[in-house]
Amino acid sequence: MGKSVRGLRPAWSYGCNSEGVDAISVRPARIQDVAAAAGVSVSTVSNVLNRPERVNARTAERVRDAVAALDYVPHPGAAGLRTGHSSSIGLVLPDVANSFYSRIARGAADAAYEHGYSLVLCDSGDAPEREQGYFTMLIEQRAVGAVVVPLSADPTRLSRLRERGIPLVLADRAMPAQEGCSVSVDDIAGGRVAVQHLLDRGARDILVVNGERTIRQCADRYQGARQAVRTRREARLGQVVAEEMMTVAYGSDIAHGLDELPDGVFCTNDFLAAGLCRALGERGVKIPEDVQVVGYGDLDLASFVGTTLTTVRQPVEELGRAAVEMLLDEVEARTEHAHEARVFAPALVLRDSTRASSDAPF
Amino acid sequence: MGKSVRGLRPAWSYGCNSEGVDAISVRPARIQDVAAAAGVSVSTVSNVLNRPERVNARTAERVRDAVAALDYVPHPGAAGLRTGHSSSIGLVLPDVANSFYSRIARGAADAAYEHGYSLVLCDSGDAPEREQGYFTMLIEQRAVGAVVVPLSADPTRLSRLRERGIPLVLADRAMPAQEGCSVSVDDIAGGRVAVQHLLDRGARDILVVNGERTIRQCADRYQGARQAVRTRREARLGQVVAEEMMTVAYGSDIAHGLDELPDGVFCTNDFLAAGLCRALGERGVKIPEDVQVVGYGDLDLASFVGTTLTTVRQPVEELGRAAVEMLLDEVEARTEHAHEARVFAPALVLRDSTRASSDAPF
DNA sequence: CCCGGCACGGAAAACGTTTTATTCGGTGCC
DNA sequence: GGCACCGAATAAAACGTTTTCCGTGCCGGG
Repeated sequence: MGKSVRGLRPAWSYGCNSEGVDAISVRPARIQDVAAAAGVSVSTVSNVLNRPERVNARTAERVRDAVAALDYVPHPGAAGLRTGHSSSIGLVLPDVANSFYSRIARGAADAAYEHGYSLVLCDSGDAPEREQGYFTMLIEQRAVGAVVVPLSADPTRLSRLRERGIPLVLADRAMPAQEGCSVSVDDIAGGRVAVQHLLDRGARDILVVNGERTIRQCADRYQGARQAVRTRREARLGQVVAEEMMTVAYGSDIAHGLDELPDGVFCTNDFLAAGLCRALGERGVKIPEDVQVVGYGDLDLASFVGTTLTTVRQPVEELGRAAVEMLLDEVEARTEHAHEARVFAPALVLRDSTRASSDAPF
Repeated sequence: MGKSVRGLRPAWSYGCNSEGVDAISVRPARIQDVAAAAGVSVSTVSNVLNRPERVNARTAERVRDAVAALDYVPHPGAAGLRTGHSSSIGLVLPDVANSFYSRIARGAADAAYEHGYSLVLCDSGDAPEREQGYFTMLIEQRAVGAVVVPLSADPTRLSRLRERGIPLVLADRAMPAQEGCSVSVDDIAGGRVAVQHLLDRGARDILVVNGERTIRQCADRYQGARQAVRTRREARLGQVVAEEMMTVAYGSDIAHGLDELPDGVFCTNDFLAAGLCRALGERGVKIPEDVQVVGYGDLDLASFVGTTLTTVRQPVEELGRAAVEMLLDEVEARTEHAHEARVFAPALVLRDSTRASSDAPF
């Protein structure tokens, strides 16, 4: 941020920048020009545009003709100056290139578009100071609200926005309901359904390959796994925890280090699962005949790890979409707005890694 | 678009929306308040903020203190009203959830942030009318410029923006240089390097699994392949073209339909390659011992298709970054700006699918 | 015929900046 | 001692809207 944004010519200044034959761009029409062309006052034009019911149908049509003739495009910036708010929404997330977040972005973009808002992409790139920088930017722009996937769980980070009265929806992190809205996926249910599936397929000796237990998602998914195992007396549950990152390499390490094989494995993310599947394959273990594997997240890669991977799908786009819609509900609410922590159900996606025969994996 | 964005309370109107204990948000400080607090005029404050060199150091400091004390945040919208332009850049692309585009978005976001611009995410979702809708939105906002990955090659689609004098940079599609800037990857070089690699590894009977030849990228990659083959007298080149989509399923079909096996395959995208690898595996064909395979694109999944996949990596983030920077160069240029069609070199990523022994695949 | 009310449309004041003139003390020079 | 000039600071006019308050002309009822 910060490098100055000045010294720019307005777009319509003396045209032709290349070969001289360029179209000379003209000063865009203002509401005043429209008014003049239609032979009415400025306020009438504004009314036609914003509350057509207040103006006579015949005059309205004259105005609309003038708008079309002049190719008039209203200037929401100027309007915002008067009304006190813009029509843009911030989307703050750690990394759009990460497929999880880019799916959130997709959903958010859809929703924002449908409601006529513009979405400002704020990729904090895992840098807290940059996250703060974006908060400042959103405050400057008088953003109407923000959807945030915060870098850390520390809620004080968000205080700057809240102080300025910018409504917030947290995504993928729960928030105490009285503090505001949030959207997230039910990870306990996800863990439960994954392990339940393994049990249904006949597995009895279940291993959970997990991330650090301090990560809420990991803890929840394990808890779900426990719930599922409790429903079967004869089932056993083990866990191995990745100390560092939940990566493909680590999944591979786990698989190579395993002394005795379980008959069902639940990896709490797809990277772990991918690595594990591959390494098991190298050890000559057949999936799903010898070991059944379930991943989590339904990354694109989940379909392709040698044998395709049964996994848990999270409705990520829905998260983004719902976040924006809840935000707008709060923002547009003329009456009261009750904060809400909406939780989505994950779904199991069946693929080869848990299925003995295969009926068309795609 | 279009649903009205009105009837919103300004952010600072009577506060407390939940339990009454909420912070009552106050009307944000204006430049006028700062001026009063510092005992100077409005214009002096503006000068301190925008061209500090014009104002006495002592007064400047007084002003800055006042700014800090009041927690003053300037309002770029109002400034834009005066100066005639905003500080936002449009990023128009077909689908952020597609990893190729989300990587572009990442690069663009980084660059925009570093230059103090905000990036408006416009996901056209493969719908031409939505793309046009976003163009309108960018015109309304007086965006300072736009980076566009257009849905179709038809250049007239872009005319609306150009008429309004909004600078454009095309990404992943070349543009005649006198029309404006563009960024793209050298697909001919990519095809050449891929097939060259197969030849170097000893393959002589090369098959290209391609998409429709009307797609420029496909045609270019094939042309590169031909160039490589011509350098070896004894090498042969075949091609099979996917009529419809370049999908995993199609790659799989190809592999199953093959009568006699080549010893090297170049798939012009990673989806095709993934499907092909898997299907060959099912037929008992060993990769890379029997057939060596090179994909294209370096999707995340490329690392994981059973045997990891040698492929061509495109500097996608660079594309996004460069696009924004070229845009800003044009926009901020006080002097002339020469349009440029910058072309990036793809790089080959070596993985198991072409390597007999394996030295650490990651 | 006069008056109250109604339906339309208009004038003008905000909104928060930037920027062009302009003023105002000083200072050095003749 | 007067003059021109200079740096520093200011007043005021935009920028393009929205919206509040009024004016006007028309109608029907008394």
